Amino acid sequence: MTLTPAVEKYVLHWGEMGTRWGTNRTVAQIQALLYLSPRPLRADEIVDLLSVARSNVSTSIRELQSYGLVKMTHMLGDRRDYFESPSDVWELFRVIIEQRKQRELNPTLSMLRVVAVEVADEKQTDQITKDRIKNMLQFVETTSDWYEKIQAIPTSTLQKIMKLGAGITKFVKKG
Amino acid sequence: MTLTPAVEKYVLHWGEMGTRWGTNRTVAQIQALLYLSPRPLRADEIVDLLSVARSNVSTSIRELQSYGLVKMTHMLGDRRDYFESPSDVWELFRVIIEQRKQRELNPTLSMLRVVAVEVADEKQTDQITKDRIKNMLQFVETTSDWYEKIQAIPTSTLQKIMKLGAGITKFVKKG
DNA sequence: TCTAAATTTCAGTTAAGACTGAAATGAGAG
DNA sequence: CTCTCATTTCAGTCTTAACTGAAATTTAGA
Repeated sequence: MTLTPAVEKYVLHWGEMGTRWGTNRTVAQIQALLYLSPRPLRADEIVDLLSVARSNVSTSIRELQSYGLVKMTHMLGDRRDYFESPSDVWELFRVIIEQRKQRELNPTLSMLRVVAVEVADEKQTDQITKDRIKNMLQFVETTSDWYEKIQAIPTSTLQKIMKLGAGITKFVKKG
Repeated sequence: MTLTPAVEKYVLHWGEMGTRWGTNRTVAQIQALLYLSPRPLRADEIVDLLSVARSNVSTSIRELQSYGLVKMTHMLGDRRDYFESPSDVWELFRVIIEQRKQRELNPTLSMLRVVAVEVADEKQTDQITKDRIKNMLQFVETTSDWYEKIQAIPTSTLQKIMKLGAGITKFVKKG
């Protein structure tokens, strides 16, 4: 069992990108493979197709499951685990947004809240510095709220908004 | 010359996050330092404040300049370079969006376009797989367009849109 | 309960890339 | 032109995290 050239190219590229998306190569490759696969795959099939260690597949799938990007299924009379990915790109998008928020925004938000309080008492710190910390805090708070609200929007509406793009500006007052 | 505790905490955190944001620790620390600094800093000052090698500061600043996140200035009668960061968080946001698109979206878009063509000729590839590649291509194209349009929106309008959050849904037809 | 297949854990290895420091290069003052 | 201060380059070292493979654990059927 091997991948076709086009599918292999997709999977390899996804793996490369994985490192830029905050995960590792194997995790991203498995996600790509399951997304493209017309049927659920077993761990040993993934081992064959990607040429990675069985243990690597195990931990990678665990990571994907924790994100909600992989779910486990079974076949009648077969005790081995089968894995599949959501096939709707918008569902994938939503998961990625959520992960981004958790990994990139939440810790920074906590830090900024603490630092904004602490810096207020520092007499030797320039007012400009204090203002910039406050501005950054407000910005990250706004972005965080926005992420949360976007999460809640149903796919069909989200599609329309994306299509709209800069067109949304016409609903907002200038200035 | 040393950092105050609050500023140090900010800078160290930013450095940690840098790795999750697709850059390295030193680059992110320097960006944080320059953002918080009430005046432009010299490379040797950055070396002292962050305790990193002079050469590391040099290459990191080059990277930040290439993103447009740092600009060079000079003082009268002083031949050394001084560096400063934009102080407007929305300007920083815009740069980050652009970088994200270039690093995360553009290469994938190229790959998907190639793969979508190649897979069409593969008789042994399941139709489901072909459809999923096409769906992903469309999704990334939509996202890429959206990024470009967002870039062009002026800060004040962008602020209002973010504040609106999920409120934008009311301008879009249900279904 | 026992056995064999399947999965997970974990210690050690490997790989990728960030960082240092010495040497080379560049740039302004005299 | 030359000297000195400033910056950059680059080869080697160090750090971090991914990955492997053997051992341990879990699971389901007999």
